[in-house]
Amino acid sequence: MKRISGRTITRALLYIRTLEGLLKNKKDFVSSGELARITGLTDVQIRKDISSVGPVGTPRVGYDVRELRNKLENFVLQKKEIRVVLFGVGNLGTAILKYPWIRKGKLKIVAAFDASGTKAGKTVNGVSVYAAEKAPEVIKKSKAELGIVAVPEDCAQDVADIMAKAGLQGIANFAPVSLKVPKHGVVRNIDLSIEFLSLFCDTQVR
Amino acid sequence: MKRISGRTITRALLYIRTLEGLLKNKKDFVSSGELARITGLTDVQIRKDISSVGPVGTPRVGYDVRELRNKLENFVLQKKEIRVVLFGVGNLGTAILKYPWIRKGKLKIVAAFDASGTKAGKTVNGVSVYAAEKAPEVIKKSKAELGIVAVPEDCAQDVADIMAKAGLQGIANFAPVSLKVPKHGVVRNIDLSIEFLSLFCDTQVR
DNA sequence: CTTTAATCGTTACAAATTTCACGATTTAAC
DNA sequence: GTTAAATCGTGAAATTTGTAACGATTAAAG
Repeated sequence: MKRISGRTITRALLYIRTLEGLLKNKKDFVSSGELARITGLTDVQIRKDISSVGPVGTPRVGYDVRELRNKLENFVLQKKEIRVVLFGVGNLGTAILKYPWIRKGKLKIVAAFDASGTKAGKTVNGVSVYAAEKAPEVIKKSKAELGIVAVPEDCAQDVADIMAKAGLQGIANFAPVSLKVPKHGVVRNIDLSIEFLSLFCDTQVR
Repeated sequence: MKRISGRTITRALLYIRTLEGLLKNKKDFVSSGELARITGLTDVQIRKDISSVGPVGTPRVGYDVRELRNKLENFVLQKKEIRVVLFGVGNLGTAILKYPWIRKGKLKIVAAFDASGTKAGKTVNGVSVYAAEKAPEVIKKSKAELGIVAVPEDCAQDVADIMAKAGLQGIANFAPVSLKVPKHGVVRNIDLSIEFLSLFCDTQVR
C-alpha cells in the first residue's frame, strides 16, 4: 500500500463522519457524486481518495455505506485504541470533552487536568478531572499517548513541557501560541482565531 | 498585486500572531530564520510569503517587527471592520467569545444567540446574548457579515439557513456536519474531532 | 574604504495535489 | 442477450505548492 498524504487522511475522516450520518438515515448505498454534493468536494477527488483503501465500490451502484466506513476506519485508525489526556477544563476543554468524537470507541480521553482547585475530583462527561500536579503520575499510569492543550496561552508552554516529559508523542494545541517541543514530537495547532479569520479573508475580494 | 493562496493567508495570520508575541517581549527586529524556529516553518517559505506584501526586510538586520505586522495586517485584513454574530452560547460558544482574537479591533462579535431561554439578556465577555428568534432582526440591524455556528449538530443546518436568509456572506461551522448553503456562500468547517484525529493519524507509522 | 558575514528577495526547479479523460464494469431496460 | 446508462478506478496532464540556489544588499569590523 502506497504512502498516503495528510490531506487524504483529513478528507477520509470527513468521509467517515459523512457516512455515519448517512447510516443514521438508513442509507445503505451512496455514490461518489452524492458524497461530493454533501461534502463540497469533487467526485473525482473522492474516488481517488477512496481508491487508497482498495476497490470497494460497485459501478452503477456506488459504495456500500457500512463497508466503506469500515474500510476507511481501518485504514485511517489502525490501532485498536488511542489514549488521550486533556489539560484545561474551562469552556474550551469542557466543549472538547462533550464534542461528538468520531469513533469514540477507539479514542479514549482517559483523564483531564485543571489548575484551579475547584475542578479536581469532579467528572465531566465521564472523564475524571485531576489537579495539574498529578499529571505526570496519572499520564504514566494511564498509558496515554496524546495530549490536548486547552489552557490559556500563558501556561500552554508549561503544559507542553509536562506532556513531553511524561512521554506523550503528540499534542493538539488549541492555545494561540507556538509550542517548543522535542524534535520528534508532533504538534497540531488549532487556533480558533486563525481558522476563523482565514474564512473572513476568503470572503474578501482579492 | 498577484493572487495569493489561502495557505499563504493562513500562514500570514500565524506570522501576525507571532509578531504580536514578539512585540510583547519588546523585540523590535526578527529574521526569517528566527520566525522559522518559532513557527516550525522554513525560512524560505516565510520570506516568500512575506514577499507578497512587498519588500519590507533589511538584509543583515531582518524585519522591523511592528512594520511587518502592520503590512501583513493591511494585506490580510483589508477592510476597516468586520462584524460577526455567533450562534450557540454553550461551552464552545463561550470559549469562542473569550478567545484572544487576533486584531480584536477589526473583528467585532456584535451579537450572540442562544436557543435556551436562560441565556438571553445576559452578556458574555461584553457581547449581548439574544433569544434565537431575534436573530433575523438583530443581524440586519447590526449589519453583520459573517456568522459562527457553535450549536449542536442537530440544529446546525437550521442555524445555517437562518444565517443565509439574513444575508450573511460567510459561515464558520464548528458543528460536525456538512452544511448546505447557497452556492455563493462561503463555509469554513472546523471539526474539532477531525482536527484532532488527523494529528493522531500523523503519529502512526504508515 | 574594503572586506566579511548575515540576511533578504527572486527565479528556476522539484514535489505534491488536483483535475481531466477515458476505459472497465455493472445493473436495468428492451 | 444486447444495449444503454450510470458509476467506478486510474494513468496522464495540469495546477498548485514548496524548496533550493544564488545574486543583491546592508551593517559592522578592520
